[in-house]
Amino acid sequence: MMSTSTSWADSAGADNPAPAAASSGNDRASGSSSSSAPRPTRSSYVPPHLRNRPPSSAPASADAPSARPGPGGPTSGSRWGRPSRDFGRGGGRGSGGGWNNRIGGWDRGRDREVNPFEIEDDPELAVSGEQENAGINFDAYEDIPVETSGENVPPPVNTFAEIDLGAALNENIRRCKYVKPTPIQRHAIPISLAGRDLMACAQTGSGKTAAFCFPIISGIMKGQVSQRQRGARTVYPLALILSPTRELSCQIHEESRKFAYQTGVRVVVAYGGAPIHHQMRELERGVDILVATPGRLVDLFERAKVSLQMIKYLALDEADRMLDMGFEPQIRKIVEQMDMPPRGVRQTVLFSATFPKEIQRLASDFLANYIFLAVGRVGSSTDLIVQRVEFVHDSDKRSHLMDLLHAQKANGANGKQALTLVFVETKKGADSLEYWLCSNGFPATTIHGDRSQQEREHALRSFKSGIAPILVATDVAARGLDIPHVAHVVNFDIPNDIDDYVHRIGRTGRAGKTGLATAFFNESNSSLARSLADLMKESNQEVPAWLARYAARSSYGGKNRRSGGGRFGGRDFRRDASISRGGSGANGYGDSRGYNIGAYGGGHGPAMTSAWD
DNA sequence: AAAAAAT
Repeated sequence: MMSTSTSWADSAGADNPAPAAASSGNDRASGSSSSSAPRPTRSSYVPPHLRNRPPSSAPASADAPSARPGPGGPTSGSRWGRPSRDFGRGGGRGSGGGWNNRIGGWDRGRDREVNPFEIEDDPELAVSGEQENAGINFDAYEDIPVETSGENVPPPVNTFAEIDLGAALNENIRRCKYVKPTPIQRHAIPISLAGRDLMACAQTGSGKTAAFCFPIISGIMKGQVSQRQRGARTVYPLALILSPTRELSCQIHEESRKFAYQTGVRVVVAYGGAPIHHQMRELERGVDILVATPGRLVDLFERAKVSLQMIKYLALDEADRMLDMGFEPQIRKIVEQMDMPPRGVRQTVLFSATFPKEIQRLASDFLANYIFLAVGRVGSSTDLIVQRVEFVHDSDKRSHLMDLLHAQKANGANGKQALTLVFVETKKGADSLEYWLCSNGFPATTIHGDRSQQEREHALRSFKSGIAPILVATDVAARGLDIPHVAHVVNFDIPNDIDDYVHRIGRTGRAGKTGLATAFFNESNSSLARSLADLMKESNQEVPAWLARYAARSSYGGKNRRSGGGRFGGRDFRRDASISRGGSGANGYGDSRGYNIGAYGGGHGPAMTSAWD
């Protein structure tokens, strides 16, 4: 390899021979070709149908991100470095008084329980973004805007110690190096522990998964151990966590396994595109918490493999996505037409970063006397993300992207390529752009719904590890995925929904780090101009004059208006319903007195009022 | 119109 200042992008032109990384511009090349002779990368492109090969077993090369000093100071360094393991394999699983120690639960399984913290130490096996909280600037929490509404909202806590989560869970919190609860955790955990239903708006990366997992795990530990038959045909999970993509379900599973380690609470994941029989065997070994995508869950239910009769906790991650047009019938079937206990009997929590009013109305069907909670983000929302919008005709997008990718290296990522996530509108467009990037010497890969699950997971791994530092993605990657070190999100095609834009750019600037988001705007996006300009204003971004003109020209209707006003999630639709309709939602609503607007002021000016008709 | 989610 040449000097560290010679990044892969240097070789994208014709002048230099391709350095190692450049020749690994696609999945197949991910490991084996990293030391291949320099040659034009054009020839290294492998068409999609030939890419479905198992990842190479080549050891982590010098390209592995562990060598990366990390521009963000000591906190970012700890992400890549091997975390010091200050706990032993058999770490205490103390069971305090009043705690059901669940002996006799899944004992046999526990003997074999893999230590998820050790797995994560292996960079080859590490899948999820670890130590989500470790790099967060907790000082910024003091200014976080919080909005709650509903009856008798339990007060927030300031420390994990204030909550009786149980010794085993506390130990895992320590292992995760979570020092203090994040804002969403401070508010949502007491609400959940009080048994209340919850609709929560909080940006991903702010500790959302833990916020809904801790109370579930704790509740199961405290609860009665029902005698369940290992190996029985039908299994009866106590908790169900649904998410809209397979990769997100995987990520939630990985994370919740850490939280549940040695608690005796078993977490199993089930999603499509992977062999169902393996998942069924895992279920037969016992399951307390089932993490699933909707389709596979329905399949397992129809095979009488899973019953929801014992469900005490239901969590929907990315809940607004789960309840939008495409998903809603499936979710309704699972929640209302299978054998799950009704709302009010089970406990239901919904989480997302965005919550359009009309979706809130739908969601209230699944909730009983719920609390609405909106928590802003560390570093006041998306201020951490520098948003740029550039006017680019469709025909110029590729060359413009190339310019950005070249410029990226000048941004100086300490000799390591920063990760760039490029969103496009269609699966075909994703394949085609990836092909073009690879053909031009850019090490790219792609993830979308037309690829096999193996290919999808491999693409994600290649991206995370830096083997393919450019990922071309459809909206399958827009939500929830925690990919550390995404420096740049490019909206090559601008999404049609402003909420999708919010989720997409949220893949960068995570955990207190800064990020850059660039969108390619042209006439075909004019319907989004107004909401885009408003969003940028709300997050203190400079709005180009030409975009402001588009915004002024366009009407502000349809689904493109901001769902919440303000800079985060949204606000309780029941407040508006009670004003304009003088009535409550379907199942009781809080009066305005529970409403606490915190530091959240002036978020929506007079112009926003019309969005709340 | 598109993406996602079961086989």
